[in-house]
Amino acid sequence: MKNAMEIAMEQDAPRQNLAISAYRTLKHDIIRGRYAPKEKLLMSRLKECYGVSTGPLREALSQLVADRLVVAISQRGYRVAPMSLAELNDIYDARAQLEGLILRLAIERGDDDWEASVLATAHRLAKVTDISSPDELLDGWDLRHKAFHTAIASGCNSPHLLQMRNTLFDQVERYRHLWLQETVMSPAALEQKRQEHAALVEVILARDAEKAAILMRDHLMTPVPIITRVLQDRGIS
Amino acid sequence: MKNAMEIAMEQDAPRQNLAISAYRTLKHDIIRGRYAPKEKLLMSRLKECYGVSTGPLREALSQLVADRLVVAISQRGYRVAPMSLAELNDIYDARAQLEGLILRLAIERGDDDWEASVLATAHRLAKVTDISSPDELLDGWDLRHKAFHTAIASGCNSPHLLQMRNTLFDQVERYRHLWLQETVMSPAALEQKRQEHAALVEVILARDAEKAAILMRDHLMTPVPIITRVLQDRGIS
DNA sequence: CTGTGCCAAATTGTTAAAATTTATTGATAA
DNA sequence: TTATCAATAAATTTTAACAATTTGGCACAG
Repeated sequence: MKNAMEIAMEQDAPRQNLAISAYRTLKHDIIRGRYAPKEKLLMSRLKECYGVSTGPLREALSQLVADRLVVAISQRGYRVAPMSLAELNDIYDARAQLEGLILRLAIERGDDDWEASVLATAHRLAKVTDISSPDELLDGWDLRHKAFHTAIASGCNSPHLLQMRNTLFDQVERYRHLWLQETVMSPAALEQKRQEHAALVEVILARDAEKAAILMRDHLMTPVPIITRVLQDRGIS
Repeated sequence: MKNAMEIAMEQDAPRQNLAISAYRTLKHDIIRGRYAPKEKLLMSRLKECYGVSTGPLREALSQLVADRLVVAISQRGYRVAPMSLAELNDIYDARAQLEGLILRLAIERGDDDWEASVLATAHRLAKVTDISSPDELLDGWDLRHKAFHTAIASGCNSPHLLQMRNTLFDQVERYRHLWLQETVMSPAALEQKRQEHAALVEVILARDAEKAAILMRDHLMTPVPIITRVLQDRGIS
């Protein structure tokens, strides 16, 4: 019988070492909510579940600690990092501020190729409703949505700022996943997002940094009330 | 005979697990230039040098990879991350931008306690010349300098933004160390810094976000030309 | 109800060795 | 001389078995 990791890896051609593979699948499972916040991560259970021994497993876990998705308690092993309304608010605020800064820089520094890639990814995102299947729509929309925002950010031309953006996104994604599950991409929400994206593209091409930063912050903060409700329903304060 | 890690740990009371200790001492040694950029980090050598076995050692190294101080090449072990003028410029630019953003937020959000801690740490930094010994002056100045800037940043009131600031500082510190070694804190440089700090405190207390962000960016960028020259002298482009 | 001491379970670390991969060397052929 | 290539050496990566330490729970006594 195949273990969880082998199944998850079947599509990835470049077979890296076991620690990195375990890190990726574990991260994926935590973000998607397979393990609850504060849940204990038993060494023995993970070993048989992912089919790796303690060495690579501890490597993966200590990297997840650096990502703040797992917390380590000395001599008491690892637990999934807790979730809280306080962290939700801080994480989304930090992301909105950072994304605003990056957008300002992108508008200041971005060249013609950047403008072209923003337009191209925006177009691809707007046309995503053509896909019929419901599950495929959500996956396809999320993929193109990420590509759109990444294209915008890449105009800032700073690998280190983009790296920090990625780090923060990993931390936000566990909360964001709650929002995706909740809205299930209703046509109304999808239409609202479509309009926000169109407005963003317009002010970006007009190089209006001030207006763009404000639009971006509002756009990123819209999921917060919904996620707040979901967390409260689950008894998380 | 004691190994490098035991010597470095003798002052630390809270004895954590070996992986974390090895991580800290290795990071310290890389930042201080004990290992050259691109130098190969032999497993066998590190094992006997730091007195730990492969398990904790690999944990420490994989965390340093996350910090971008070490690079891992699949099946070919670990190397100290390379240094370059391109990275120097990007890293200092990213830091100046992020610190500017955080300062704006701190001026917007900081309360009276924040103002008080900025004043207090600024005063302690200005009085550092009282210490006589040359080596103690450098260490003491650097410590109080960091405390001053951390006090300013903490006003933004966002744990996640401060965490990103720390991450970026770890990456910058290897370059910054070259600057500290080069200037050796000449009285002239020290006086210039003193004036910059005084100007910063003034505009911060006046809550002038625009002027403060510009002063902060200039203040952070001053070491770049000197570090550029040091790197070029070492044949690094 | 509250400590105390013991036992089981889990973490943490070491060692040795297997499995794989990369680097080197040296002989052979063009 | 130069290039190729197989054999060998070296290093990484992983596993497995074991020792040491620590934690948590639970019976039991006060």
